[in-house]
Amino acid sequence: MPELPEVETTLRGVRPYVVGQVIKTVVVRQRHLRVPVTRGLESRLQNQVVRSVGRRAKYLLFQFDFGTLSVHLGMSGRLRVVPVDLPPEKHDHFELVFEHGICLRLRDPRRFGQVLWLGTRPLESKWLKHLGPEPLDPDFNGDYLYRQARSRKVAVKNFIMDGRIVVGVGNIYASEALYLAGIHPSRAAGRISLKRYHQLCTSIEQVLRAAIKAGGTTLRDYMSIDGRAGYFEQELHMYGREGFPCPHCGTTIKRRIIGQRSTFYCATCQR
DNA sequence: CCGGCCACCTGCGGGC
DNA sequence: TGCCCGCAGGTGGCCG
Repeated sequence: MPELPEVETTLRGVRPYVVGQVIKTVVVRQRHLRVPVTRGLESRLQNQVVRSVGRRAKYLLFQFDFGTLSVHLGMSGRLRVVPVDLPPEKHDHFELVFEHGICLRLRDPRRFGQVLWLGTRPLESKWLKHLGPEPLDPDFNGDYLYRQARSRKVAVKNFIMDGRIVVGVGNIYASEALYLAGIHPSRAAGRISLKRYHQLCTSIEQVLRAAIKAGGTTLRDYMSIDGRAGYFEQELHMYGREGFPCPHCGTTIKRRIIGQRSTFYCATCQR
């Protein structure tokens, strides 16, 4: 579900409600997410203060005095701020209940999410240590991508979706960025020029910034934190548009499976 | 090291 | 109506 813009939207929505607040209780209704929820969170977090909320890749990081809790939304997770007396519904697996009467509730029908205690050095944990640069950071640039791509035979779409190369480019924005850069998604990563990698970098930044500004993309079940829908879906050029004309040249948009995921592209504009 | 594939899980829409 | 199929935004792990 959520790609980076949705996670960023969630982060910004949640932050003002939880930073500086004291946890009264932790509720785990379903421990069996893709990775089992860390045991003992209930006692570890009771009476603790959320000092800050951040993000690394698509992992939300809640910092406490003695460590960091990470929450990953997987494919179908949503994190919402609700009044403590709002009854939980099906798939409401986890929540932080605060003393000031609100609660941070995780709903995740497919249970691909994660709720993990990462200790005092979260960036060195097995979940975060291998991750590449953030796509909106200055050290992510065309030179870097080009260097990483040397002698790589993977399709460029798989390449930019590999978190060891760069984080935060999910299935929707991979198709969008490659369209904006005019690069065919199945082209081998090692057979793209430096110049085109500069363009791809710019396109990735551009599409992610625009999506964050719009509050993320809404497909089926994503709503931003206060319940309003994201508005980026109407700005998608390729994703989910098989059979429609390319907005640039009119060629019929194609869909094919690359890396086991649906991929949308214009065979005329993308080479 | 690299590329390819699988698994984890529920829900929804379309076709018959 | 109801069943079956294919589809869905992520990512760690395994195999050759």
